[in-house]
Amino acid sequence: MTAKKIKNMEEFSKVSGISRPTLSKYFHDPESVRKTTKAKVESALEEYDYRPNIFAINQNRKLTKTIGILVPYLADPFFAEIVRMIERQCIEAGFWPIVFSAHGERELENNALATLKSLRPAGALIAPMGRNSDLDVLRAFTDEVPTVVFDSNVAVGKAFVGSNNFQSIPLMVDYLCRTGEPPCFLEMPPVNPNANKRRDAYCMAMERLGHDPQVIQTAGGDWGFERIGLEEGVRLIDERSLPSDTILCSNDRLAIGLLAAAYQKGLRVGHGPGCALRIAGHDDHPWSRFTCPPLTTVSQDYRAIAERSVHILFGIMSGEDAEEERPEILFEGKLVMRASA
Amino acid sequence: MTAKKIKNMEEFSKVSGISRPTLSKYFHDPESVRKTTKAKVESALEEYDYRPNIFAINQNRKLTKTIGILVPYLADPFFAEIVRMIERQCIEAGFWPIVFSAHGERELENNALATLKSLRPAGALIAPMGRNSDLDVLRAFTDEVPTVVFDSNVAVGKAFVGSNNFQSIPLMVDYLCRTGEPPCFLEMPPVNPNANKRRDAYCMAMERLGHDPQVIQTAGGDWGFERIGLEEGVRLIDERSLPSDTILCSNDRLAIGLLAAAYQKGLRVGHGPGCALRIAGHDDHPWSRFTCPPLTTVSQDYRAIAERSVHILFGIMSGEDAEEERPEILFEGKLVMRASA
DNA sequence: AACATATTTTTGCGCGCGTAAAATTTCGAT
DNA sequence: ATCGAAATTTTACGCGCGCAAAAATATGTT
Repeated sequence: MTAKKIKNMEEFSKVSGISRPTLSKYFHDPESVRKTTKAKVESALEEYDYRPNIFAINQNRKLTKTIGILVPYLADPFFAEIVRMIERQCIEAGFWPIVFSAHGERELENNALATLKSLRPAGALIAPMGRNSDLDVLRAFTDEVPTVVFDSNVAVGKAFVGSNNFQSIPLMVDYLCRTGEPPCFLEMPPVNPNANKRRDAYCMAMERLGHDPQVIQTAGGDWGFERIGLEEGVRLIDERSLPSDTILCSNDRLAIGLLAAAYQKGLRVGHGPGCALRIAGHDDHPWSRFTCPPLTTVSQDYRAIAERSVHILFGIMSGEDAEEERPEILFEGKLVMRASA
Repeated sequence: MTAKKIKNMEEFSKVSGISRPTLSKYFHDPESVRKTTKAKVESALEEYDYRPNIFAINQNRKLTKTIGILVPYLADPFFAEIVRMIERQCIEAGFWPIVFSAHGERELENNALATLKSLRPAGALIAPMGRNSDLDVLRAFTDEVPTVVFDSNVAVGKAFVGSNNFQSIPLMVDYLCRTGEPPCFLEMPPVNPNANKRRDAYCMAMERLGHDPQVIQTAGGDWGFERIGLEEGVRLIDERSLPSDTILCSNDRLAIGLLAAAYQKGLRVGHGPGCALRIAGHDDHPWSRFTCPPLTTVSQDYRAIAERSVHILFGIMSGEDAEEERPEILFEGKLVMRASA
């Protein structure tokens, strides 16, 4: 394209020979105009440097092309990865994903929600923090914006997509009981519904197998899970207060911290001879396969969760309001057997 | 606040008893109006639900309150963490950070840049992909938007903030040579200027100490560094083609993969007796302290890089164009001695 | 060639707010 | 109480585009 700069659609209309309303139609959806017109516009676009003003567009359109994405903690690889996939999906569908992270703080979550709302997005995909969320704010948001909730099933929005903890945890408990000492369960203060469900699922699974559930709750409510796993792990090992040599952690990051604690204390982790501990996680975080030993865990189907969430949201956005019930799509976890348990 | 919804500033002007231009001033900068006026506005804000329309604001203001942030790969914990800090800084200063990730792809980087440009941000903080970036697009962007480049020193923008590889790498090389066999250097195909600088710094440091530099370049150009480290590590160990028992990796993620390879092959890593390998990294990634053994590395000062980048950008934005030269701020790395080397 | 239909053009208003200039009010200091 | 500076109000226009309705034109069919 040449150096010619076009200020607005009016000017571009002049140089391209297409009327402004038609141009408006074209930019909204290039396929909505006649092929010959489309060609004319596009050849003009190659010659002149013009992009419609985003703000002017969105000010007047009732439906923007923006998709809001909100996660509780973007530096968590689970969310980083799932956001990556969601973003890709949105872009491919011609939408503008915009990502917010609450950084683990209620105030920032509310802030992000308010900002997002004022962006008048076509839809939103949110993973609420859970217990630390401001339910009223969430509700006010989902009342206005078509929203799919993922990962953490807070009872707002038009649908939920996540993992079935009541399938995945028993899967792991069964495996651990079958192959060694029944596991105890290491959890953090339950920051979201998943944490509670996982603990309950653990207890139920243990009782069903005739074992006493042993839940160890750690202190600390921030998002430095590995650090908590390490510190609490060292403490538990020093105090010899682990009720079992097999520990199921409520998520992989906690397990990674616990692995580090075991290493520091000279305890060999794994299921072979000479191993003092078995450690298992949940989620199959991106780097769980690279721990030493590699972490046995239950995988969440990241891709499936991302794709289904986006798919459902698009359905809702295009007016398929037929659903009476708020659907809850739960994916099954798969056992990922590695060396740690 | 009550259920009363206010549609626009006009209506809010009526119910608050403050004229619209003054309200406009208030929302632009609450301190720019008289204290009594500010109080009146704020008490009205508690009673009525109103937020100025973002699009209308930005359409008319020459300078928006938006700050663009672009990183090559948000799922990389280094960037996730630094973005987290940058975002916080911006919010505290009353700006609106908006985060983009190129997901390692040139097309997406260009896309993000184009979107960002049309957002007319007050400034931008970008970490270009480097070799895979489209230099012309970067230049066109930085010509229009006041930009600070961080992490990867591509020669665009008004300033650069990053780490001094020529200080940090020799620091590690010195340490490794002093305490054992001189290291070989494991790198990936150089995706950005840092990779090249680190290799060169390694070679220079080795030669200065009278040793032969041994560079091992791995295959694979994607962002799955750990996987590459694992696969290449297994191959190198199987082939017995490691030129030294001490391996300095060009970054922690590669080192983490290599640790996994060593574990898999039954090689004990560390500097104690009975250890077959020493492995060191670079960056002090958030989870390097949780590996087994904990990773010896050189820390990058995340917080300093984030804070200085933002600080410089704000300076540029407020018109301190005095700088003739494009300043390059390089932070020194600190040796982080852990158990792996 | 004549017609029905689809598409484009013309015209003109509206969105919510920024901003400028002049008139008015408020405030603090004397 | 008086005055001048500072803040606010009044008035009015502009930003770039969406959108609606009517008129004009293009397209495809028989």
